[in-house]
Amino acid sequence: MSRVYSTTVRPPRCTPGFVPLPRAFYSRPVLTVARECIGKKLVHETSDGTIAGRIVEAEAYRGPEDLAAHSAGGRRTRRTEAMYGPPGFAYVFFVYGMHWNFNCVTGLPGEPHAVLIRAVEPVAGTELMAARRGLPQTSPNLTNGPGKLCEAFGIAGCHYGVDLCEGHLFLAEGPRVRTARSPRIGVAYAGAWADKRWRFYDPRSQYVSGAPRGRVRAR
DNA sequence: TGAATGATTTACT
DNA sequence: GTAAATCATTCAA
Repeated sequence: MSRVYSTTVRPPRCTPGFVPLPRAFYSRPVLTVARECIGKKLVHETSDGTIAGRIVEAEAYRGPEDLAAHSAGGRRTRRTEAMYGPPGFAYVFFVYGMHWNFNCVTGLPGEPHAVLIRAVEPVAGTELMAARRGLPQTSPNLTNGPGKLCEAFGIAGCHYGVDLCEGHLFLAEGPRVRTARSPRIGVAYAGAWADKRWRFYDPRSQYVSGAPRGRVRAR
């Protein structure tokens, strides 16, 4: 019953210009991967068309010691299982009764580490995103939050455990940009771990999500 | 079996 | 600025 890894056979990829990053990208320390995610592209090839966005905000979660992580204390359940698997797979979870969040598993197999993608700037398929979100194509609210971008990209529970190196949901190369960092959002329950500056973002992007702390509006 | 809660978003005052 | 929406997951009993 447990569906940790996707076993579905994929149709050929069909979007020129978008090539999945290799597993080596994810097989590194989670803080490194989180930082380098900024500027990369998140791509989802759907039957309705290809959706892509430039990642402008991401956070690192490093269980078991990181009390902000779902894998804190080595918690290993059906939900967190994907984080204990090999890098380059998706960890997707549901929160607050209505929102999906998307993560990339990183590090070595057995290390429950993941990078939460928190915001992107639309690059392709903006019309699809706008339709899914019920907003104008120009609205930053399309993708300036972890739950918002999942809705815009059509990412949900069915993507739990999918391979980001072989399938239709993946990260692709992008221009390198200056990256700022701050404490993570919404993890006040984690005590001292909440103070760690494990959130990375592009300070020049208008699509970075609202931040209660460490907000630096560079120009 | 039941209660608490959350890696959020939206609408409202 | 505050609060409601809404439910899978988790843990205690």
